[in-house]
Amino acid sequence: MALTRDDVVDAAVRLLAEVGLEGLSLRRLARELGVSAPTLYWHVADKRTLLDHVAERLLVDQWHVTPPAPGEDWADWLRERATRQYRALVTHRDAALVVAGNRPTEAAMPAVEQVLGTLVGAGFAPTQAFAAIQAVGNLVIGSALEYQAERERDTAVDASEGTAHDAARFPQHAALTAVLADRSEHGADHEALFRHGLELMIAGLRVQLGDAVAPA
Amino acid sequence: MALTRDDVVDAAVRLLAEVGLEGLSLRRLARELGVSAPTLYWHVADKRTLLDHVAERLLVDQWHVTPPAPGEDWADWLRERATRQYRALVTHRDAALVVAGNRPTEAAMPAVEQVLGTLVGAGFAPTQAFAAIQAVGNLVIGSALEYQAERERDTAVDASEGTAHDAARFPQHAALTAVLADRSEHGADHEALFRHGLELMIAGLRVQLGDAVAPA
DNA sequence: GTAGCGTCTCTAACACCGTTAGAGGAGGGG
DNA sequence: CCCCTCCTCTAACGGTGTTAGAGACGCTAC
Repeated sequence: MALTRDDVVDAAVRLLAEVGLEGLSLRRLARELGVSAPTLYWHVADKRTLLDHVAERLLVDQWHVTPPAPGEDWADWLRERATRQYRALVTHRDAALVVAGNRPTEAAMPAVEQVLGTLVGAGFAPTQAFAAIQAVGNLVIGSALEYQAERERDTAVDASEGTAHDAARFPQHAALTAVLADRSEHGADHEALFRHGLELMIAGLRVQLGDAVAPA
Repeated sequence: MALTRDDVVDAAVRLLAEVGLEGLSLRRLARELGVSAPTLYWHVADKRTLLDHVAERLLVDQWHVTPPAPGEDWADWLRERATRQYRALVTHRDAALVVAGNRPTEAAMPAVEQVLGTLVGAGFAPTQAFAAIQAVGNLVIGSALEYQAERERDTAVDASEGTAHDAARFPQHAALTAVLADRSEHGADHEALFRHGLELMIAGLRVQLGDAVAPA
């Protein structure tokens, strides 16, 4: 059976996980497929558009449009969606970089529509809902990107000097590291950090909606 | 006079503005400086570290540590800082990409310390302050990145088909575009969009501070 | 049966990339 | 005068994305 574009994209995703974005070359990909490099150009216009397809593949799970359960709080629903999206990025190597450079495709439309509708249904003005989606999306990609960049840096530098800074010059840092000391290793809870930011944003959305600041 | 590393970084910044990250090659940079390509390796270890220096140069204006004016609200101060940072990224071509892949340098420490101190002074716990900085930073870079990616896409695709979607299938979008119609062109107010997200986050911080200070 | 055609893959090559090896000129200090 | 350090050079290596163009396979039509 002849090669399919889906085969190419699949292999690209696998190879991306294995060697990262830097190591993902068309020649290497072709070798993986047992094919010569120019052959790929029959299936794909361009490396860039190949990466667009890869990005789409990485996010495709997110596009099962799942409306909120009846009676479910819009905030809970939104938090769940955003967290899923974050996880999808973070669990695939260099996914944030690939997705960031991506042209959005038609396929994402129903998902956006779904979120838009839910927020409007919750009482937001359409422009507010739109801005909220954008804001949450930007937070997600920024967080994922920063985490993955840091992760890659660490594996690259490996034995860098410890972060022994001058406690006198940077007292706030000193206080912080004391508090952070009893957490696990480097950037242990990147997801917790992301969720903290997400929580701030959701709280802001609640305020915007005019909800009583609920919990007491 | 012999070439300096600062000369190289300067030229790299200029060239980046001119041809973008894709077009920024060492050979091209060397030509710009009237020098052969391997010469650059005497001044700079690596292309990657060159980009680190470029990133630092791009952000250096942000590191004038300006404490809040006496009586100034911490939120106003924070908003101002974040907006400045966003502008610094957005006004330099591909700056978000360069900065995102960057190793943070020692030089950024005093600025972080300043923000940390201000937030703690306003009543946040150190870990809250830390998470807040991270969250705002991620929002800034995510927003800048997305905007610049979109901008580059537009110049690349130029005459794409209009966004004439099926209003029946996507009613929320239809309502939105109707509202958005009387704004100026494509992504007119990216900064307003960013500030909307920032405002949400600051509102969330306010809520958090209320909880922390006066747990009802 | 064979001519044609679309589908898929190939080899060869182009222009460019980051990077290394190693030679050499220019200037100052002993 | 010699040496040494700064700074720049040419030559080259192995890689990259991408194009040109030839050719093999299978189907369909005459």
